Amino acid sequence: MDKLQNDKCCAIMTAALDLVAVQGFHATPISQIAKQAGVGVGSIYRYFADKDELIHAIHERLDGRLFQALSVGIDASQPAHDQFVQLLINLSGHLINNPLEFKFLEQYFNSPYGIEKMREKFLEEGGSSCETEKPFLNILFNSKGKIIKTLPKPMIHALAFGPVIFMVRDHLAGLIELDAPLIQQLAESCWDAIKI
Amino acid sequence: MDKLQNDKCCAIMTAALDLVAVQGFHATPISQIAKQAGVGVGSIYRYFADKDELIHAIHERLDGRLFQALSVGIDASQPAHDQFVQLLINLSGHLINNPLEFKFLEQYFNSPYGIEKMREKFLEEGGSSCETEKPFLNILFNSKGKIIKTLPKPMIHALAFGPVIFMVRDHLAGLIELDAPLIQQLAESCWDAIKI
DNA sequence: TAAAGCGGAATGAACGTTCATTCCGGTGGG
DNA sequence: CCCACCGGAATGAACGTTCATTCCGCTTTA
Repeated sequence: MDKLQNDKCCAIMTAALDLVAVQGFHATPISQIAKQAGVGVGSIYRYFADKDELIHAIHERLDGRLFQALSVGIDASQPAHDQFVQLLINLSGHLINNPLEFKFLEQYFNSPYGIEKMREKFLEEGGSSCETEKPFLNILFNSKGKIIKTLPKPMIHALAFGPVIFMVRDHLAGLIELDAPLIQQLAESCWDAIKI
Repeated sequence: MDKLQNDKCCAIMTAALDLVAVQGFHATPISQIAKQAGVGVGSIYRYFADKDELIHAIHERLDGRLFQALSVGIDASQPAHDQFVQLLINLSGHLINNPLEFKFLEQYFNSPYGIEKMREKFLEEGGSSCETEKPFLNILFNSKGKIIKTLPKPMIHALAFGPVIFMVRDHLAGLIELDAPLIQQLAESCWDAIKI
């Protein structure tokens, strides 16, 4: 389904994103998506084979946007530390500014839908082809001197991204106000975890 | 429902845990739970008002077990660093040895069921009454000298637990083999993130 | 230019399935 | 014999999906 240029298709995906992010996959009937999108139920099946395909298409879209957002302002000529901090700032900023996308992605990866996708991404292309991971890995593994601990990639990944995901979740739950200085401190702390 | 002493009640909860952890809440019919537990469908409604109550009861049980597992071998007279490392070892060990419990809890907290529970716990009792958080906070905030960064509690929480949760997930997905030495390194890295 | 015709997009009522919940006939211990 | 408990068929609501029908904009024709 590459009909992203289509207005109606776009409206369906947007409506589904909004509703699913709040209610969850199974609690969001097709009929409700249709109503919110301002289309007939049947029209949804003109663009997507079934509900699953709709969900996957939304994920694909969000993944692309996330990848773009992460790349902003990252300059390969700068020190790895600076690039890393900028990356985490981009990540937390994007997720906070697009809470529905965050909630959707969280649900997606904690469901049978996403688990398999994740496996594929990690295992197939040499263990590091997850789109949202690419720039990050380049930053840390392409630098000349040894500046980060010698640990398996998934562990670096967990140390760098895990806390950010947690903090964004807390922020969206209203448990803490995650502002710029705090994000900066968060990024520096994650750096402390992986630097030698 | 405090009928944990009841055999049949226990069988129902265990069966539900196993199935829900693998299939998800909505993909697990009551009828299947009944079959696996070796009881009739109607009997489930003798012990639990509805499906939701069953889910919540299971969560309650797992929460208690987790709390117990975290406390093992933690000695308040030892240095904060050692207590902290032990705590993370306990946490990762428990989750890895009880993958179904981990999967259940992950689903629980990423669903409308758990979100509200989490809010309650954090906000009601002065912001730190989450059972699984109690021993941890004591370790870090009750020590005499300043040994960890001055950061909001949720952030310390995220830096300490976020990576562990991520790693356990990767381990259970088969992306990495999380053995004792690796867990040790993980714990030390988390310590690096929060220590001054 | 106006009217008629055409084709694909859109629609939503209807269908079959699945599920949580109820209910009642059976059963075993006292 | 009685009663408290149990099981699983019965129930009705809700869902995803389908498809006969409608709608609409464009083309063709007079």
